[in-house]
Amino acid sequence: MSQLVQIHAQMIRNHLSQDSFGVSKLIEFCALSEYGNLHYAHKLFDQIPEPNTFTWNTIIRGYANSIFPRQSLCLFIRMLKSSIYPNLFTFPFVIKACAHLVAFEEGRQVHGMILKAGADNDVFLINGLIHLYASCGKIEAARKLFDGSCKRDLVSWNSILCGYMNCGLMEMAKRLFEEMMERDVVSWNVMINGYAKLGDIDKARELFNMMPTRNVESWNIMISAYAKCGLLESSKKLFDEMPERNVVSWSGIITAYAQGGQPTEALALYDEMRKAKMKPNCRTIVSVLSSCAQLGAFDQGKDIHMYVDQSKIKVDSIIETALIDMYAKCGRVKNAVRIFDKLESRDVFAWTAMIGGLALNGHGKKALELFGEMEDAGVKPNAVTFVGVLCACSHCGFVEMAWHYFNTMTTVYGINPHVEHYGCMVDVLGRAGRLEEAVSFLRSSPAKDDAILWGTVLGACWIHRDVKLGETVGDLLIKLEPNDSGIYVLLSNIYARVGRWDDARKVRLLMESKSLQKNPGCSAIEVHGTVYEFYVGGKLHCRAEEIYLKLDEIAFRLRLLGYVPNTSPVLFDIEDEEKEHAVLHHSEKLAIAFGLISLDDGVPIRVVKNLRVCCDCHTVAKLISKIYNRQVIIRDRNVFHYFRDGLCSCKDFW
DNA sequence: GGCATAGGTC
Repeated sequence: MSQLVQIHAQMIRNHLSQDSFGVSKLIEFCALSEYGNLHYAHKLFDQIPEPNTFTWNTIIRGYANSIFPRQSLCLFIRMLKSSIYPNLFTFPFVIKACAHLVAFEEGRQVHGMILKAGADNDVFLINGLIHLYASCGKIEAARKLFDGSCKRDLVSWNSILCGYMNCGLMEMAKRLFEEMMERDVVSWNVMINGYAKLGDIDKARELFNMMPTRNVESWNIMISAYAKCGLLESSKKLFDEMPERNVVSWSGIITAYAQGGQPTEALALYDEMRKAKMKPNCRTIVSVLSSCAQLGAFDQGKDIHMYVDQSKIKVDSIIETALIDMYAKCGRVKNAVRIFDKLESRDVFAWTAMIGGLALNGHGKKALELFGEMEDAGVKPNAVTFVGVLCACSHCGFVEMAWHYFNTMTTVYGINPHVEHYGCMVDVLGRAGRLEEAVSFLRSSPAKDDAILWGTVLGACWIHRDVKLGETVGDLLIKLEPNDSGIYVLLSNIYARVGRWDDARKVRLLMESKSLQKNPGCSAIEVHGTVYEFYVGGKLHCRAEEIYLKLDEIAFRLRLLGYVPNTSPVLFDIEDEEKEHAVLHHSEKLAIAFGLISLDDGVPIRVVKNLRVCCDCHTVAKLISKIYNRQVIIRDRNVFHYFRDGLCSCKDFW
């Protein structure tokens, strides 16, 4: 690309830049080659005083195949206004852009122009229109064109086949597939993808096994088909077996793991991809960023961001949203805000990611302000946006505000509350100590049988030491989810918190009699680009000895400050000293100690925990931030805790 | 030059 820029500079020096043929060639290369740069092509295009039809077609074609198809339509309109007539090479790309944008009205207008130009017997154009109408869900219009076309080819058949699939008309597609005199690999791929979309994975596999020849796309389709059904192992097996892989295959398998809640595996595959010298594209990057977000892996996320800036990967609004989400979930709100502020246009995803990100990081008020700005900007919030808004209310303890938004959601925006919204309301009421209100709200809601929501109530009982309600809710929960260890743990914690050790032990025994084990707490910390995971009492780390020495030092210094360990999270009826030990070796404390010995002075210690932070770890983190003069940041299952100078951003309310 | 596969907020 830089060579092209030099060539262009040379042309300008030699007064050749008025030679529209030379510049057109340059534009053609920039717009269509994978080494080109559409943005630069557009800049060159705007410098030509009177572009000809060929040059208009080139730039329109470049955008139609890009991630900015809207530009294609804008340029087409400009072309018409400048009285340059479109030809047979203009229309297919404009149609493609319309299909890409699912722009039915615009597409119909272009169709009208094609009829006017008398070009309606061109099989390329007709196929494009069939595809366009099918993409817009107008299958009958597509079929009419198909039936009326005198020069049908295999692509026409495949396009209408695909149209039936997209509209969910499996039976029609099947009949058409059987009627076909000739089928190519695309016809088979369309059918396989159709079955996979409907969730009929067995039928999809049957066709995949039956088809006479497969190409790399056939394999890619099956890989994501398995992923869609949650069959990650089958997906990976196929990926390993396939004879050749392209960037779509790699993106497909990375996305499968990222969306399947296995971000560590997704990142490992991304590493493998790079080792295989495969160049990622924007879709790969989005899934990798989403994996970093899930893990809170800031160093890796930042590296990906740098890579995107350096490479030729086009940054569209989806990558930008993924970046905002990644930075926010890694506790770098400022970076997230910086990207958000620079966005040229903000769709509901971008607003939602930013609102949710602010709420997650304890900036509830800012999140609500931003929601107001979003409404002013005329962007319609969706159900996910309201999850962020209600979470913001919850973290701030704004009960009345939460009610207001909960009602607004239905009355103003017509969104039916999902279980997550009921969850936020139960949470905000529970945290505020309005336990009875929380219970009656939950009982009267459609989510009244949801164990997770009752678990929220149980958590609130723990916070507010309400043993009586805790017992009732605990009984109910054990009936709903007899095998969920978390319920037993929480219930016995409630007893333990008020010193009812006998009851705590009974619950613990009940849990053991069912052979249930506590979901282990795990804390992760990223040091010099590597993520280290710690479990309670874990001794596997290569610097385990130093870590435990550091913990002893921490315990000693804390005691000098008069700190007494809060052993209420420990259930066992063991000696006090042992209880202290069990608490002292919680995963988050191990991770913090490791951070203290391995990170440079002044570098904040950032820990990601899979469960909620326990009360004692919270206190200890506050004290560590004071005595070691070090910022400690813990992202737990719900929220970020920023510890500084002996205080926490959550104001001890979580 | 056209038909099939992979992406963001919960």
